[in-house]
Amino acid sequence: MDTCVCMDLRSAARRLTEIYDSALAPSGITTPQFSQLHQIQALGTPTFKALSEASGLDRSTLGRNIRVLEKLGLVDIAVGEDARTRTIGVTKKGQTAFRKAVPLWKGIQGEMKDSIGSEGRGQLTQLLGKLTGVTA
Amino acid sequence: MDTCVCMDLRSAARRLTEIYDSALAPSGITTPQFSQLHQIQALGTPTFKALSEASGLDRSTLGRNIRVLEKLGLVDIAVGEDARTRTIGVTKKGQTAFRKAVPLWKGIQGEMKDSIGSEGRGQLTQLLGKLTGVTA
DNA sequence: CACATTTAGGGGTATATACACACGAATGGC
DNA sequence: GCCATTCGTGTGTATATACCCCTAAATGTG
Repeated sequence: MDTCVCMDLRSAARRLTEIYDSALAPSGITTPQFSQLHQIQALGTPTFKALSEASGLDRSTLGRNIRVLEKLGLVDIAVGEDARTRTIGVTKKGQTAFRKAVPLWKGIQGEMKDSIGSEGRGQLTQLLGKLTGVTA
Repeated sequence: MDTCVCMDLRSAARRLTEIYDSALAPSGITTPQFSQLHQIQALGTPTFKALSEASGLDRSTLGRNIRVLEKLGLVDIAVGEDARTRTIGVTKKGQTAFRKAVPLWKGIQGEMKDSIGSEGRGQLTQLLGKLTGVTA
């Protein structure tokens, strides 16, 4: 078995994203968007930099992702105290979409955890950590 | 640990792609491009449809990826016997780039296999298969 | 306080990816 | 052999992602 570990992981990520996206479809948001709304709320109106560091995404990537959420009316962007910064907040509409998505996510997430078991979940985290050099 | 399995996988795939891309950088091609050149050669001047099925990519996605390779002069595209089809072939330049990338890929792939071990490699395949519903 | 430096974001450009639709070519039924 | 259908590609539009450079704002140094 000498298939490329990287391509295997990319391929699996694409497919799993399709599966999660299908599950979340009734909420109108995608899996990355769900994750982003979650992180924004967890951080409480963070700046782009704070959110990009928390999510491990490049700042420009994050900026563009957030623009999409803004265009959809799910977040709003304000100038921070430090006039260089912009703070991101989840709107009412965003909260509604998020709340609608939560049980859908729990459903598919539960299915996935069932299919690999808690042991498999642990193994997966270990393996991904070793591959990417992330200890946690 | 209730982090999203899907986002964990996406994140790991991004990071691992960065790692592989760095390793392949001297060859001038990216990891997905390396994989695509490999598959084209394995199939022998396939059509877009054949290649998209082999790689599990959407046909339109594949078309755009191949356009990039064409623009770089690494592949050329010809009209097939069936005038609807286009056949994809790796050019001399493409072969050169590919051959240059092979040892680089082997290097990083070896590092990854060392870091997780053959047992880990097997576990990973199993886990990804269970998550995406792919038996192989 | 003035000026050099650092920091936060925005924008350009680029790859990788998918879905929906249009269009031309092959094929199959009659 | 005509015409309806199917099939392979291309194109429009969209998200997700990254790198590089620019600008404006803050900060630190003398």
